Amino acid sequence: MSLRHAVLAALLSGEYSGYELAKAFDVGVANFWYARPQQLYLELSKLEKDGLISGREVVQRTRPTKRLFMVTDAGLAELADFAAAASKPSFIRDDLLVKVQAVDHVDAAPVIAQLEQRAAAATAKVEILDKILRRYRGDLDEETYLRHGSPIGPYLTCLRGRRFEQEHHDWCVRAAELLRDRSLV
Amino acid sequence: MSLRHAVLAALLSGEYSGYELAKAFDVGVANFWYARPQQLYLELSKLEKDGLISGREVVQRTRPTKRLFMVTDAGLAELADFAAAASKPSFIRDDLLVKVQAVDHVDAAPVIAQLEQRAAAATAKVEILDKILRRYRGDLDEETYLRHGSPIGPYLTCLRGRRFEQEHHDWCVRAAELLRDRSLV
DNA sequence: CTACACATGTAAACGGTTACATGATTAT
DNA sequence: ATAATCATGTAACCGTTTACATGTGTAG
Repeated sequence: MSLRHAVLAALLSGEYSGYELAKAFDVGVANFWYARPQQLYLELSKLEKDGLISGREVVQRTRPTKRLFMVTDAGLAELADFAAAASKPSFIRDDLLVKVQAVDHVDAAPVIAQLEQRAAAATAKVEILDKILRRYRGDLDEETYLRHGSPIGPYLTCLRGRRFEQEHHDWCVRAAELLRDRSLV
Repeated sequence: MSLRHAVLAALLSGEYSGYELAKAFDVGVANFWYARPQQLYLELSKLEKDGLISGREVVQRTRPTKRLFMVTDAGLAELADFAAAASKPSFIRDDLLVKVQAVDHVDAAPVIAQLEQRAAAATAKVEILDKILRRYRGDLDEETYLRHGSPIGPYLTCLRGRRFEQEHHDWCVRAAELLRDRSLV
């Protein structure tokens, strides 16, 4: 039951609609969780029903009406409890790794192609994350921001996401290269 | 539906029982997937029913009787199809990241404690993975093994796991340090 | 005789994905 | 008109987790 807390944590940064959250969770900035839009709308309904967030309608001239949500005091208390409770260990679950694991026994060509696609996608995400990090830092250099800047939480998760994508990219490139060389023998 | 393929890929390395797979998937070596024992037993039943693996009973004097499984030709064909199909993008889903995301708004102390626990766990896992990598390599240096050694698939996934754990460790240590320093202000 | 590691499962509940569905507004 | 983007949902299905359950053999 952690999407619940991921949404709460995301809403600490400001008021967002389901649609805005969906973009952040689904596309680029999912540096600390990932979810489909449908799931977010569902979760937002539940959170509102439980009084952990409150929504307000915003009528727009130029766009359809949307509902913005903010964390309530009850929501903040729930998050505090969650933060103090034990975490599950993190683990990788990745289709592509399963394919690489099997690559000695199946045709390597499609696996190589997918590694190269992934590498490209990872590069794109690194760039997005770099932009976000720069926006947080403003004029400060990273060291200074880490010591005194604010907010620190989102900056740290963003850093983690950035490194994950960078690592993923490097590994994909290396693996593709090696498998390609071996295929030529 | 990827545990299915993860199990198939794992069984390419030899015959394993549910219990043996459980240890590999659950504890240290889950470098390409993760699953609970119960789920593995269930999945093995399904795979056998579908003819993708075949099991044989092994009566042991010193231990309870177990069932060892191996991939059938149909299973290998299934894996080949899977490897050629498109992969879903990989993403992080981690409780602890959610907590760090919220750390500006909740008590940092328990989050710091959890970061330190995670760092220690990651170090332990790095050591396990290093051992496995050395066992694969034997006398060869890494570069040579990557170019000519066999199997290459499991070695590459193991390398990915190792780097993931190392990164995770480094990030946890750094984040804990920073949050600790900030708490003292 | 007790604790531990080996060995294998079932059932209920939960969380996440996929498919389906709708409608407003703006730009082309 | 039509496509694209903004905006929000429901329902069925599937995969995962949690809790429950059982039994063998070894070592202390």
